[in-house]
Amino acid sequence: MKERIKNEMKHAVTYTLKKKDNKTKARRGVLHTPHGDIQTPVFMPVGTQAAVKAVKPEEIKGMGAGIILSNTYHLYLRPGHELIKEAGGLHKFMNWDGAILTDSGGFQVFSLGPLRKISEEGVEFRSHVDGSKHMLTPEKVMEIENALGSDIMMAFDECAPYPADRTYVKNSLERTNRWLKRCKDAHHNTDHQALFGIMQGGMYQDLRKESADYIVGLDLPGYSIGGLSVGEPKELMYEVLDYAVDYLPEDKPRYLMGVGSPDALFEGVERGIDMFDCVLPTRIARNGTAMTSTGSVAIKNAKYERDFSPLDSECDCYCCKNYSKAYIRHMYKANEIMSSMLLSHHNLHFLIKMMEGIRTSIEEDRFSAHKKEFFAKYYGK
RNA sequence: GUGGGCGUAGUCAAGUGGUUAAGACACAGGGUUGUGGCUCCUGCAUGCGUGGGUUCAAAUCCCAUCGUCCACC
Repeated sequence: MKERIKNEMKHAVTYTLKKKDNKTKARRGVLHTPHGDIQTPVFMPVGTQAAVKAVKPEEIKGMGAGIILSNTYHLYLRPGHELIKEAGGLHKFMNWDGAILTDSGGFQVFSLGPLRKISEEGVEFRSHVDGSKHMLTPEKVMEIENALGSDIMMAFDECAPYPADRTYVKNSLERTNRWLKRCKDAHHNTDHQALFGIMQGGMYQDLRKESADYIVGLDLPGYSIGGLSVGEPKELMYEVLDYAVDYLPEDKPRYLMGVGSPDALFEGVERGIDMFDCVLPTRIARNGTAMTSTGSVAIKNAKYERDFSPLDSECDCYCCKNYSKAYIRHMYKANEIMSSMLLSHHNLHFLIKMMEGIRTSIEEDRFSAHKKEFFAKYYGK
């Protein structure tokens, strides 16, 4: 408790570890943010452009989600962070009173590869919207995230590609470390916004250690593991997680960036991860796939043409309570936005409830058994 | 009845003598992991209304026939 009070005075976001699983590294905790407490492990829906695509904030709230993600790079380009500040901050602008985590644009350094140039100073981007040139530096990113007013601000990093050779990854992570220090120095709103550091290091154990030692040394309110889920085999990602999590302190939240398939969420939790985000549930929803307790359902498949049952007989979401597979299929085939709305709603609900189940299983010391049961049903193994 | 046009995949069609018949939509699968995505990838006519013929070679030329549309009686 003493530690908690000390932390609260120091950081806008703090973490309370409530329980550790008796067999695995899974842990149950609470993330205290200026916009509410978040039960962990947690899955955070992604709303890149200040909107979780096809889903209204009140729906997300209704599912029990307390925190969503948004993106610095996108909001800086459009509509501009000054405009959002003028609107009263991102929470007010998008009508979301829960917590918000903003990604820094570090992932866009990776995903917009051909459109950017990296230097010690920062990254020069060519806007994917209109081709205009922009320079993002750690200081600029802090200015933007401060203007947005997110609860958790991710540091500006480089998410290195996979595969990447050792020398590249080492240089990259050391530059990312220097950028992190600059982020910390440029961040002046520490009592309202928490800056999280990002561990890089690719698939190299010693580099993961080097990265972790540095970022942990800066005593930040939370740490994330970046540079994973960038195309490497899942087994390799789990292998990295096996050791990477151990390099992070127990009293701070650990966030695995960009991971969201049901199996990876379980594997991440098992290795001690507290926070996840991913576009997967909303993206595959828009492309016609649902996550259900018995596996994924590609709604466009002909076998659902006359299937008047809900997506998931065990699901109590708005979509499953009111609509059939046949209807959703028809909406999808007819290019009606309704299919994106219903499937996105369902998928987010599914993952959020799945995380709820994971949390309960940790509390009751039956995480491993729960994982086994879930996999047997979901993947048929 | 006479004259003319047209018949190529489920649909709309390119192709007018020369290797395995464009393309689009539809249809059928698959992908998607800190969102450059109502998207991307793959498959889908052993056959060109039908039957003959000419030719080394025919969706393409000729004859017949069926269907269809238009014009005129």
